[in-house]
Amino acid sequence: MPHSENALVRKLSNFIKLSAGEVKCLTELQSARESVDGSTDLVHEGQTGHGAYILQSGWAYCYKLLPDGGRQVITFSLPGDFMGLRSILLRTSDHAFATFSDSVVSTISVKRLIAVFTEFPRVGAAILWAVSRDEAMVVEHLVGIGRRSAIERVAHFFLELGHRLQLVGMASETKFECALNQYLMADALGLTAIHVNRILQQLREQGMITLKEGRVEITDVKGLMDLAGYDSGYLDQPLPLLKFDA
Amino acid sequence: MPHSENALVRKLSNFIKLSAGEVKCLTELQSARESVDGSTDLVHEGQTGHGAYILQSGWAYCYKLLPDGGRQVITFSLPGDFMGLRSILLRTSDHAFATFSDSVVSTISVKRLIAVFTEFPRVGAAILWAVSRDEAMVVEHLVGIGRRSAIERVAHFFLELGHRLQLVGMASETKFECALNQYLMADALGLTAIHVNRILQQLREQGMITLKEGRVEITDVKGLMDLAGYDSGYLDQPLPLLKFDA
DNA sequence: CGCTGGTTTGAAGGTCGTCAAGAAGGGTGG
DNA sequence: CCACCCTTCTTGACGACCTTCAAACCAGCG
Repeated sequence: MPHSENALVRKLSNFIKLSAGEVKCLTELQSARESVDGSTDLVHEGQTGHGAYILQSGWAYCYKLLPDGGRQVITFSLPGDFMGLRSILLRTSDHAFATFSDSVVSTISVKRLIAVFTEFPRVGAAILWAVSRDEAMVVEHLVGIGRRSAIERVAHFFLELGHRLQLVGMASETKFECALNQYLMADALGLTAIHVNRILQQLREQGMITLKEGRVEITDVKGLMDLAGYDSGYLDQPLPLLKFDA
Repeated sequence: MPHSENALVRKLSNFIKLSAGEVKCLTELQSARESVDGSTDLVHEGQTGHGAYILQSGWAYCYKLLPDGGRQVITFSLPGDFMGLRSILLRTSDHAFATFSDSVVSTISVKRLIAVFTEFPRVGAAILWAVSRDEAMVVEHLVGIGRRSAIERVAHFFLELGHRLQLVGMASETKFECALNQYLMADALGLTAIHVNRILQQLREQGMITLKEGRVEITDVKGLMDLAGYDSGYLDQPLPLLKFDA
């Protein structure tokens, strides 16, 4: 795997060997960088003609608001993740994007993206694959909210988050930094912040997870995986080497 | 809108004017037809090298099973819908597909699909747009399970279903056939069948919906929309006329 | 006629939400 | 330096929504 400062390159390198030219192509795709404060809205719900982004550093999330003021977090975006790519074909965005820590994002030019697909089809396939993986995450999220208990959801959440962070070199086997507060977690998991708090205490008492000052430590990985029924298959499927001979 | 027996053509024709050549292209894409019984698995979870399908007639659903035997329905597929297209880039399917009424499906040849994208870019864009719309539906589903009460979920579910059926000419403003049983609904909505039953009674008593022998009638559309907080925006966004001048 | 799949009903209990308030920081301005 | 925020985390009591368990009911069908 080529050493790289770039999160997207690093993420894709877990699954496909990128040539120097392909790394260069990806780097250029992300050349337009922009710093944004924590808690700024990149795209609001119903916005038309919005762009797509790649998160370079920091934390972000995508969410929908309900008429009664409720909020549902769809996904958390980590460095190396695409944001808003999926809905680029729908004229108006069906959900909002916001950062919740100081971040750096790259805006993606659609024109350039299309050029990447024609000039570097392997990179194009890798991008589509990454987007498909994100879709699989949303599906898994849906399953969790629909059919898992609160403690299973929380357990699953941290395992998935740790796994994703490992892929971009931001987590060890058992530890990572995490700027999330319990309100965000609650709105992601379909719970209240109060209940999330109680569940975290349970997990701490059972010696599974400790969470202190933005540092997460998973103290019993196996126990947590059993509890959550965690299967990482949807996160680390290898990218098949498609042939674009059309 | 060109008159057509084909559900996919009919669905897309709601949003884009298809030329005769484009209709022909879509028809050919769906030429390989296959009849399947009710309740047959098309793709099972974890299957590798699975294909993609277009549902021609009948009802299907895609779901995941949990270790404890629970089931979460992700989406119901209606005639004209793609099935398994999203996960074609992931080697193994992250979820299962099954029919629950006698159906006809077309298997999609990946080669041919790629050919369509190069020869008929407008059709390609329309397909991507349809897939994006399906993604938006999954997101809306997630929001519903995470943040809506049981009665709101059920109300939202029937409004969305009716809306989708209208787009393929299978529903009037207020009535449609619906082969779903309450177990399937429950597994889609993150509830138990027993509770779904009670909610349906509530809706009937309030004069909003009647459901008898597979026929659904929405007797108070406005009331139901208010109750559900329904906004159909994610279903009928026009397809922007993208230029593929790359 | 009994079987099966689906709907309906009742009673009891648990998970999780709501309301209310206290505690622990961290930053700001006096 | 301290008073005063603000945000976040924490704790407790109470209640509601939804589940669980159990069983009756109904229609279609062999």
